[in-house]
Amino acid sequence: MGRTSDAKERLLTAALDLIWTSSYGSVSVEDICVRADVRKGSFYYFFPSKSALALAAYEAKWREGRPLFDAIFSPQVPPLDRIENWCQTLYALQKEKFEQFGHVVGCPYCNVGSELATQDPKIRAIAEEMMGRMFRYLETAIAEAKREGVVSVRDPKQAAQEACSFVNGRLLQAKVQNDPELLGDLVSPVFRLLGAAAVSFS
Amino acid sequence: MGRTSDAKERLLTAALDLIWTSSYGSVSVEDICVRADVRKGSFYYFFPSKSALALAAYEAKWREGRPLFDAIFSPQVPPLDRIENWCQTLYALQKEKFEQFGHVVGCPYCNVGSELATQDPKIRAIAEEMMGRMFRYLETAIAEAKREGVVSVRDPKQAAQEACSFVNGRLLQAKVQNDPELLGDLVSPVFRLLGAAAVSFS
DNA sequence: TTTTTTGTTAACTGTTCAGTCAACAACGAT
DNA sequence: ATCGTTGTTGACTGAACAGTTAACAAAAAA
Repeated sequence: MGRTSDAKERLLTAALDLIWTSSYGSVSVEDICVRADVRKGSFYYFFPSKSALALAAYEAKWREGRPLFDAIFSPQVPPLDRIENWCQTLYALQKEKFEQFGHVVGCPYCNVGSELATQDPKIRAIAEEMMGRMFRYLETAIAEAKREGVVSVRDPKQAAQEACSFVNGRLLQAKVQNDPELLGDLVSPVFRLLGAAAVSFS
Repeated sequence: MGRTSDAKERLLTAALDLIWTSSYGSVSVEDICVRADVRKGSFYYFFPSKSALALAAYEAKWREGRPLFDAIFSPQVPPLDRIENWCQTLYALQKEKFEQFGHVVGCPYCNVGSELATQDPKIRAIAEEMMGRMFRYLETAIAEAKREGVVSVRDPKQAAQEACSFVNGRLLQAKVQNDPELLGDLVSPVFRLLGAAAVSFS
């Protein structure tokens, strides 16, 4: 029924790329349209505003990235290995972006959360939601590690929050110092936070 | 010599307040002028651009806040007490801002660093500088704690970075969740990172 | 007192911005 | 084939934006 198009998808990925590598406030609707090769009228045919597009773009990014995280945090994998793997994956992803853009770009959800938490309630809420999702992966892994006795935490939920805080803080530091190598060993401080034994030498 | 004025100072504090509680990108030169009750011509009499004002505002903020941090990290105080005190002070400051604005505002340097690190090299550099300053306070305290044997870290520098990463990550999380109570117990995870004994019950 | 320096102001320029709209184009369904 | 639906376009509006300027005002130094 009717004409077909992938302009909406192009807008979503263009918006995410531009906002991720610069910032929400510095990217205009026109910038997004140019990158997506879409005229402004079409933009407003698909989205009522820049902020609505951003929300949709973050949801789309999550849908795209979810299989990877599902794999990393698969119950098939021993819980501490999941966490180690997660840390290494974050390092690899940031390094890739660094080589691509010359900048450490950080976590897309944290970036936009940090920028807009006090200004746009919907974007604050979606950033919170995204961070909560990551953090539930960790909580599950930590709870299981606790059951296995390989970790000495009281409350897995709190421990997951602590680990996420550390990792997000490190991502931020790496972005500000523009040095991806700061992410090279996330796992040992994280394990220290969790009271886990030293990293396995696999 | 010539006319006197505190317009420059008014512009500096107005800029810092506005940018801190919203974001760099969402604050216009006009906004700053209105808040400072200064006309735009005067703005450009004192500063060549918004970005130059921001740099000056962060330096001024540091000068203003420095005595407090010098006191907290005074060599008179036992090193772990400095760190505990620092954590509690951050909590108190954020809670104050929260009650004032209804939002957790986070760290002004981290905020602007996160927003502009990939875009404005000068602002990235000043954010790095500011974070480096905080972090040197910590490094000194940790090195001393290590000498006293109350902490089990290898490299005080690395440990200071880790503690800062954690605290900054927590500040970010508190901002995104808009919940200052997440900052209520920074010290125990920080001590865990440092391999320090449990918090003193003073 | 007058001259120099320092600061103030309103009015202005040109640009960029978000958002609108009416006309048009492709496609599927009937 | 034609009609409803879905998507596209360029030209438009009005506001907000950063930055400029020339004329003016206050204070301090001479």
